[in-house]
Amino acid sequence: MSAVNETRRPAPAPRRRPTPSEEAVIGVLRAADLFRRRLAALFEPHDLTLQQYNVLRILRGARPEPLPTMEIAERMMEQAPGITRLVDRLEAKGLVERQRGADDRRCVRCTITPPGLALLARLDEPVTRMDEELLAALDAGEARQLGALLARVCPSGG
Amino acid sequence: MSAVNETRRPAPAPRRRPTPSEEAVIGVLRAADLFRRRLAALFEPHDLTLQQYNVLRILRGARPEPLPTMEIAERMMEQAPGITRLVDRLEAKGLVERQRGADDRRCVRCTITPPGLALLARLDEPVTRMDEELLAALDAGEARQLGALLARVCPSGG
DNA sequence: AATGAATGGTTGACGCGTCAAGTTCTGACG
DNA sequence: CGTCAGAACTTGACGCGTCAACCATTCATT
Repeated sequence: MSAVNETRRPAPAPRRRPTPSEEAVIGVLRAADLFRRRLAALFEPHDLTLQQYNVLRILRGARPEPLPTMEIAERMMEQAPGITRLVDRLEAKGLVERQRGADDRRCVRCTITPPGLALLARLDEPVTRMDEELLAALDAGEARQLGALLARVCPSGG
Repeated sequence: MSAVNETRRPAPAPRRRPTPSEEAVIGVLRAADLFRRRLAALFEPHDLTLQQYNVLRILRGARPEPLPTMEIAERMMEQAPGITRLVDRLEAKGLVERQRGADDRRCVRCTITPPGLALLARLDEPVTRMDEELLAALDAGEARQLGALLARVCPSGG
């Protein structure tokens, strides 16, 4: 009576149905992957990466104050070593300037340069257009709703 | 009459209010960052990375059929080179086996090993618990809603 | 002032993802 | 049968993110 089973290969995992949480978490990861790719493609012709763009945005937001490396790291939710090298490359391209702090010589004060600002200015419109495009499947109310749900999942401060 | 401005530093950018799309896109990216970090921390004690875990999940899902590298790449929405090296490491740990295709010798057929399955089994429960935890701020209905919105933004197939 | 802890940052090593350029193999076409 | 296009990887190089270790500077304490 077990003969029919004995000739079968092991059944594929029962694949229990994913919970709503599981599905939402995977959805967030997948969507982020897609967004990252699309945004990266937008910056690539300008020899800029998504992360480099983010640093520039943050520095522009702080203007005219310079920002110490650790500040940038915090706003990007990232460890300091990554930022150091990120700013290394931006500095090499002349988009950012670094200067040891006068009062506290441990700090490195980072400032966006005029070429950096010019580059950002050229990107502002394409980026907002891309944001719209990425959420084209949702109407304005749904986009707001998505933003609101995510804001509760991940309060701005980390 | 411009004297009052001449002594001022350049005003900070007008910082136009972000659109709903902008906010939602940033929300997705931020949430994904957080999720990745939390999940990575869950796997780290087992010497596994998030991506390695994903490969194992995919291979378990395909069981008992082996999966060619390109198949894995497709399901992970990733380029082949990354997968090759990912599987290199999994193979080195004995969690995956590779074998040249008999019919088409270009293909490499990847299979999850019993130790790989055992490791996944040990992780199943902590992972679903983490998924719940990550969305603890939402009730079940909201989680479902989030999943539904994201499914429309990023249909499963890419 | 002197020492020891803490802070800000950099460097090294490693996993990961991408692109560009190979290699091996299949399959179609002449 | 020969050749040539394309598929399925594989390798090299680079940017990125993390951890651990390190240097310089500051702060606290004595």
